Amino acid sequence: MATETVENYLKAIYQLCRESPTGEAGMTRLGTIVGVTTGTATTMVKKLAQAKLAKYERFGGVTLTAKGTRAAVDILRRHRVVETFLVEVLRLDWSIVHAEAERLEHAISPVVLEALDALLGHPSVDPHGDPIPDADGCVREPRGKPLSDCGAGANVRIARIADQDEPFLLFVAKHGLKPGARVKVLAVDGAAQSITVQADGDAVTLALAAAGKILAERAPA
Amino acid sequence: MATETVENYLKAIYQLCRESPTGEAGMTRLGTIVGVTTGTATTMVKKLAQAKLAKYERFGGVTLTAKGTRAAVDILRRHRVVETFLVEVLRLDWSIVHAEAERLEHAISPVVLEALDALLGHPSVDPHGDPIPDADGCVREPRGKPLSDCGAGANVRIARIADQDEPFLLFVAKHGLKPGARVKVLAVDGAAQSITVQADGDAVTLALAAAGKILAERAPA
DNA sequence: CTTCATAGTTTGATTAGTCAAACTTTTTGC
DNA sequence: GCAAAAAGTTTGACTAATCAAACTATGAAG
Repeated sequence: MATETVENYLKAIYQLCRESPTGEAGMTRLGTIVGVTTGTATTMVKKLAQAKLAKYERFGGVTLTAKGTRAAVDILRRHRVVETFLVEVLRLDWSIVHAEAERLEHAISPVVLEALDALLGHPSVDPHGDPIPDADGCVREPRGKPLSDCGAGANVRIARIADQDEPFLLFVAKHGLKPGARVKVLAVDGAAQSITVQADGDAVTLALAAAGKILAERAPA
Repeated sequence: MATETVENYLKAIYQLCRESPTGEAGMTRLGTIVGVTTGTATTMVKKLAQAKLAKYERFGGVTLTAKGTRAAVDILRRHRVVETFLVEVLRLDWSIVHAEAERLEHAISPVVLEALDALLGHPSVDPHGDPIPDADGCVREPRGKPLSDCGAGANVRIARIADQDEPFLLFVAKHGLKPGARVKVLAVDGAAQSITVQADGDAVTLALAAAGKILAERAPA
């Protein structure tokens, strides 16, 4: 298996490619996520390319090969199963489990992973609403559109929080905007770039940029 | 916190010192346990001594300082809580959990550790009967004498299996010699260096050396 | 089109951990 | 009490991962 370091690079490249419009990851952002300098990221990416885990061209960004993608999805699966376990079984706070899972994901063997998955009843999403890849490496990319795109008066259900930042998650939890919560959009203020929504009784106003990290779907009957 | 490598050395030194009559660990055995050459063990032990985790004198073996002992006991606690979790909650086989815990013990944060410990009801021994150090670092060294020292006719209860070797554990489990099992010593053959015991109905004969790894205590009424 | 900020690359040095192999000390068997 | 075996030490070299800093390419704005 790849080293812990390599696993972290693969995961970061995977997620950067998902977000990027060109489908390629840049060295500076990659370095920031992994926690190294840009130069180190370049060096490492060259090694990943040699190991056929990534495709890289000088000044041309990096993408994953099929092999690299498979490895990255595997890590994502471990990460998200662990997060679900930490919340559902150990009852740890939703907002801190990301950091914990970050350390554990590299130490989980296949047999432990499958045992955890079975214990949890083969969940399809983690506590943040992120999809858990299945054992074959298939990821069912989740539905839902940014809360910031929902007009005033819309009744929606929160599907996913696409940000792992701890203070943001604490804010979100505090106002009852966790995945599964029903929310009504009270107002959208274009000038102020803000949106006001109501969940657990209390109304809350947040920036459209922040609301963009909250994915919602039409509320079920 | 110490690196994973340092943690492994500390744990190995701790256990070697426990076993050794002189209370000191030798480099060759240490290297074997950690999985490095003797020379590497020497080099590393010198670094541990510089970090005030160990006491070392040229050709004089190594022991842990108070700080090193505390760290080692901490790791032992993580290891044994994880093992217990793997058996009690994930229902993994008793004989394989040691290797799994070996990888996980380095990735368990204090908050996860305490959550696991609480989930398990603060157990005092792990599935092998080894004592789980408490959160303050106290280890209640277990009672029990080697099964090989029990005379013919003795009725005892297995308290602990002091060996993590997987084939041995499989053998032990197969014949119902797990911690907690009641066992009767049928015969001791000094010439053959063997002992015959009966647990789950079937009698089994094993070498005295092997039986020495099985610790027993007087069977309760 | 030039220019400069941004992004990317390269290089030389560093640290942790390791090995093989030459070497030294201690222990043990006679 | 001495020779051989066992245990321990040292050294020089290697790999993985990193950084700082010098350097180069790209692209956007005038």
